[in-house]
Amino acid sequence: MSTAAETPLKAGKSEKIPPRQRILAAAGELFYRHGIRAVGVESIAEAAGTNKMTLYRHFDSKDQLVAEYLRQEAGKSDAYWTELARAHPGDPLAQIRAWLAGMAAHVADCNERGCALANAAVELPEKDHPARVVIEDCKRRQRAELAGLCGRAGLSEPEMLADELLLLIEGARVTAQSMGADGLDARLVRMSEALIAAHRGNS
Amino acid sequence: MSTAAETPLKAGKSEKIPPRQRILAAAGELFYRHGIRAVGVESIAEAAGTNKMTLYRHFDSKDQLVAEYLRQEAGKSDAYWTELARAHPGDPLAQIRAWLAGMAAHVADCNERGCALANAAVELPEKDHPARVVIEDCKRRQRAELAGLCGRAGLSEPEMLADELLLLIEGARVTAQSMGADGLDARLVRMSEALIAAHRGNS
DNA sequence: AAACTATGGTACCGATCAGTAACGTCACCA
DNA sequence: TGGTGACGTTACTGATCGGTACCATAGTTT
Repeated sequence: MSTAAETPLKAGKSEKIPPRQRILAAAGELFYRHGIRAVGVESIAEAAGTNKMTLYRHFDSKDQLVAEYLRQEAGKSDAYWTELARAHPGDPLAQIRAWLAGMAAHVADCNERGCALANAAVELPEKDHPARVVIEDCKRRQRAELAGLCGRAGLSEPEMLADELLLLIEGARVTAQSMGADGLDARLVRMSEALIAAHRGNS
Repeated sequence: MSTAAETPLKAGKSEKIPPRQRILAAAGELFYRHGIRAVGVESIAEAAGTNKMTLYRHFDSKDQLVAEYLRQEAGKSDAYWTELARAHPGDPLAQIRAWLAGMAAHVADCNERGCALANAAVELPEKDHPARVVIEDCKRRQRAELAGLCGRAGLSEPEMLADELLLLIEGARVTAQSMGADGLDARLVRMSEALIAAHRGNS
């Protein structure tokens, strides 16, 4: 009944989110949940509490908005890595394990729909799409990050192990979209522990 | 210049492909290459050398055509499994290895775009879409098939190993779409061999 | 007060989407 | 020979797509 907009509290200036951020947040939600091609710019603007014109004042095209959305997701991923590093300083193995646990939880979460970047790669095969460079970049950075951690953890063949873990996670995230995720997370941690153990003692 | 349609050869009856098959073949090509949502029914009909009306005489809707396309892909997958069984009769381990080699080759092939079923699951999140039951069914069947082979091969924890291999392959197929496939196939066979070896001697 | 900027609102553009109506044609079969 | 059903062709529907023109308004700056 009473409109919340009637209480600007006079302080002003700080609690109003600029439209660009609202649009990006709405786009993130809708693109991730329903797929990029399934969401029109109109519905994004509406979900952001604005309109198409304002959207196009901040983004050149839908493709550019998609690219920006993926840059945002890549940023979240990077932030997660640094958060892990801060939570387990000087303990690369603990960082790896925490990452794996986080990914397993992600896989088990029914509201999640896998990796936004990987999904976008599936949905946008055109190799000149502005999104593709973002995707490839982020994936490569993650691989280097994980391989670095494996190396610093003293595990043998760190790049090989990083690939094994990444493929396992990526496979689990996409499989959860096809078959559901019942028990997949538990199997996932067992598998990754086995992989880590295999890279521990021997060459 | 000369139209090939002018030589019915009088024998008739055998070399003309009925429109339903042509449509399904064209849909398979276009859906897989460009994505399901990116392809319109008009272009499918055109690629099949027919028109939209004939398409809708054979398929109730685009969604039903998509489901039929995925049934077709699931059938190809099943046929591949039986072919492997015929090529290596009574040798389940050889069947597993041949399957892995085939998947690795698939991953390395730049013209391929991963698993059609998994891609469809990414592209069609609506859980009441007629395609989803096809996808889940096929994935489950494959899992049971591979687990059965692992068991008959005398490998320990056959279901666990089957999951490991499936996740690895699925992850590779989707990663190849994000990062390319350079050297991924070789790493893939090494990893799967290591996994198989780990399930050989001990419990 | 005047001017400028950012935003919102509405209406529109051409193109394409999934799906349908109506008609013509051809082959095959009784 | 006449009929029947599958196929091809054209044109159409209403909806939605990405993207834009135009104008009104609010807030800030000078």
